[in-house]
Amino acid sequence: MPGKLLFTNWGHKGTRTFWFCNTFPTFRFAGFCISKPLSPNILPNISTPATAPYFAPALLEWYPRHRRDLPWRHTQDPYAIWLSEVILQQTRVKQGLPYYLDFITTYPTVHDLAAAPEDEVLRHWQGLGYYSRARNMHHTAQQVVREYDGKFPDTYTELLKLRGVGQYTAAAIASFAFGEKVAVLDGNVYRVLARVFGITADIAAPASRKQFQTLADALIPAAAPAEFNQAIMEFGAIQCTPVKPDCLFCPLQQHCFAFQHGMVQELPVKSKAKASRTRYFHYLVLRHGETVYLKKRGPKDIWQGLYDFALTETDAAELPPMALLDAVESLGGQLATDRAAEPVQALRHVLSHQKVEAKFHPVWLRQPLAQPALQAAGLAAFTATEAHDLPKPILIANYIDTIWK
DNA sequence: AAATCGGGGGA
DNA sequence: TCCCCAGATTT
Repeated sequence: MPGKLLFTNWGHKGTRTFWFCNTFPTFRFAGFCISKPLSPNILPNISTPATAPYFAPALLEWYPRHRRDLPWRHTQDPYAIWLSEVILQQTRVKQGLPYYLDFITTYPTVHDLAAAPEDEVLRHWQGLGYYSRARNMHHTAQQVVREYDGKFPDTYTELLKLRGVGQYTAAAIASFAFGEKVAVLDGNVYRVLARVFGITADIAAPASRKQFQTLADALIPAAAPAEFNQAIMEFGAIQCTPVKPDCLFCPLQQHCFAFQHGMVQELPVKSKAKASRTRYFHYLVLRHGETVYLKKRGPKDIWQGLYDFALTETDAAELPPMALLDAVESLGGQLATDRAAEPVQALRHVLSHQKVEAKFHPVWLRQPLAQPALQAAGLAAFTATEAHDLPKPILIANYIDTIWK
């Protein structure tokens, strides 16, 4: 928010005004910063950026001294690299690392993963989000076993054909496992390139990709494509971070457009996502004895393939009177009379694109539900242990923890 | 080109 | 509490 920063005029030197920037200590050593973004017309022509010759050498010198020791950096196995890259899509290393260790231990080869049931794979993925990644990964494992004799394709173009493998992941595997010279483009790369080269294209717009790809392709050295790709992403993750980047000790400080023009806070340019909608979920937690009734979620909605309870969704927070009783009745269920009513629990769950306000209504049944009614409703009976082993959204897993400890 | 698809971390 | 992060697929 350039307009809200606190600036003090620090004096003049030649024709340039120097400023003291009170909110960003980094800039006290920079000499100056400016109070509003520069107009794009002063941006350098990125087809021949003066910084280019310095870029790869600086990163390749920085990388071995700063890189984190991560398990997937000790292997050339395309399966392990693919696994790590799929897990790290939209996911930070800190969150993804335990999942990677679990998956590579549980499924040491692509054959092990291909042979596993989908529910089991999803259960291992539970809590990592974007569950289509796990379903696509499972599908691709089976495809690699069946159609590629268990060996991953070894070129960018062939890798791109695998389900769940897009341009980023194909470039990562092709370079890391096979040394192909193809530049990766992830959020870190966008940020580093936008700042160093002063690119103002909106990184959220698909049309901007071409500009960044052209630049990255021009910068990647033929002698060390894998190291360059690793280095630029690690540099973005550790040094050129989204907030409070470590410009003071940055090896590219003298060559960085954003730093030299006080635009580190304004780059990269990224349009904001639209506001998310609110949904109201009313869960019937149907139980009888040791049995709990769960439903596998279908396609065209969040949490596909995961399990939750019988669900009534409404447009507003309030539930029509008798709606839940009607739902129980339609399942042929009768309420038990020998149990005290349990409190309704309300939990809020925020996703990137929608907010779920869930209410959990515990219902103890007098008798088990009949099979035809269950089948019609898509419900199935499970023991507590079985329920624990099924893949569930974190919202549901958290709720179950509260009722079973 | 825009919408969809989770969850966690930090100020 | 609000704000940040981010790749592939579907529409």
